[in-house]
Amino acid sequence: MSQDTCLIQKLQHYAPLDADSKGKLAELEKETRSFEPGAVIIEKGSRSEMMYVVQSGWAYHYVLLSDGRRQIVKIHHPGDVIGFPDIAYDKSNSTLQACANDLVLCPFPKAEFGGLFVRYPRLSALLFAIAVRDQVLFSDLITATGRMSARERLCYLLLEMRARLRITDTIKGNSFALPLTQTEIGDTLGMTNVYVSKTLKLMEDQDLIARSGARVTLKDLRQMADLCEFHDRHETLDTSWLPAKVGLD
Amino acid sequence: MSQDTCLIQKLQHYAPLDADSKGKLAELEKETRSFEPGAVIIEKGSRSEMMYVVQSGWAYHYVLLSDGRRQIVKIHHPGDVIGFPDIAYDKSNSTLQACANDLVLCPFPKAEFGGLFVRYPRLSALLFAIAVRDQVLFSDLITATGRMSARERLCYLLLEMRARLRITDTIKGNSFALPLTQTEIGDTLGMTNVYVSKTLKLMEDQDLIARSGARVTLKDLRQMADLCEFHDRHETLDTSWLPAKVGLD
DNA sequence: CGGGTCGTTGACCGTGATCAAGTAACGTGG
DNA sequence: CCACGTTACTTGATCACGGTCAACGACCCG
Repeated sequence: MSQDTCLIQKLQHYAPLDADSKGKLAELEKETRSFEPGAVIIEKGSRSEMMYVVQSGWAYHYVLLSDGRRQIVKIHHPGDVIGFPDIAYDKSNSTLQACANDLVLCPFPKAEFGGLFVRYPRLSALLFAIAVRDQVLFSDLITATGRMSARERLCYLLLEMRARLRITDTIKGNSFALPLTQTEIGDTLGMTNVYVSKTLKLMEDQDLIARSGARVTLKDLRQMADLCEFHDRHETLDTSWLPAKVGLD
Repeated sequence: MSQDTCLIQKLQHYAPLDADSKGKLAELEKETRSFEPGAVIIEKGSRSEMMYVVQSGWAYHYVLLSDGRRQIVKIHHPGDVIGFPDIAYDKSNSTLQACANDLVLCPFPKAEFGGLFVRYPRLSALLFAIAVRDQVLFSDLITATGRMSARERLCYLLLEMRARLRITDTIKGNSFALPLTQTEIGDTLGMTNVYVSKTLKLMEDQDLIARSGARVTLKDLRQMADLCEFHDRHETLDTSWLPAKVGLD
């Protein structure tokens, strides 16, 4: 095993992995497929037989209502596993699309994931923890879209992305590239591209953030966090309940 | 084992369970605790060491913002497992409260849940499926709060509850008791109690629903489902990827 | 150069929030 | 049995946040 992949790096941030588990994870990532910016990878309603690990680039899942309204339900970064929600259904519940940069995914079949539970109880419990961590992230987003103002929502989104990126990337300072259009940001937070633009402008005027091109700088983390009562869900996970690392044999 | 509990009944709706797994599940439900209407069971920020199975009654998780705004993030019914989102953190991320009826829960420690992964790979994969099914439900709610009108949101909530209750209860016709105040409904859907009242009135005038006391009747399922592009997430789950039922030994 | 997408800005509008008053149902204690 | 306080729900008047529509500029790529 040359060096650790994003996924292994991310999981090890929460709990140590033995060589056997790492080997298994590396196996999931052995095949790669590339997609160009904006490519549709999974069509909503298609048979969901594969899962993916994100190797590089960003992607998102969205749902389209019949009159064109769109809701982005999940944004994926390198090291994320794509396909948890679809694993429980035989057809995809949402469309998966690449963001504004090139995307490399590692596909593997659902059944291989099921096999993990037999031989790698500790690893599968850790993946379970990741899955329920995502539930908490969903709750946060529901709280944002359900109860927060436009400015609070944008603070939330930016802080959440920063927290997420810090686990794998080493973000220099408080600045990072945001390969999302304002329409995509709006579709994530339940607002229009126009109001995203106006609110970002306002936040810039208030010295909360700075922008240059696709790059954002969070200039006042403290105040932003206060505004949306932000909690970092990525820094630590409780793994004390995981079973010991022995599996079969 | 006299007769199946709600949880076993719910899980068996998706995949057959062997006697050994059923025994283990029954063990999780051996202890019971009762709560009166409105009782707070888990305070946000308290140490999260226990999980619960709902035996009877309803409960919900909510998050309170500092200025009093509230978002209900999850409503639990009999047969639900409470505590998945908290399993990944050592402190609870939300407050758990009983609804307007008596509530009976079966508490069990987190660590016992971790143990499932070692001896019951198939059962733990099934619980994994339930956890990711919840992710899909969260996505649906995000789509509702982010992109839908008040009337569409209420259609969604009522249809979702009906779909959920049908798995365990046998709902007679399309009518069921809704032990939630309009404030609670609003806090679930990101709207005010006042507008919930006005919108329900409107839906009654349009012959979509009928109300008497805490009981609702869905009078035009077809039209309601069209309005919010509803998908039943409870009727079936894909369990084809689960590992075979053998575990250790 | 032309066409595309993306972001910005302004004028106007509408859904749903806010505020407030009133009704109904309930349990409590006199 | 009735006064009461409380909570839930209803209804109306008003307001504001954010949506809609539209025009324009910046940038990119062919």
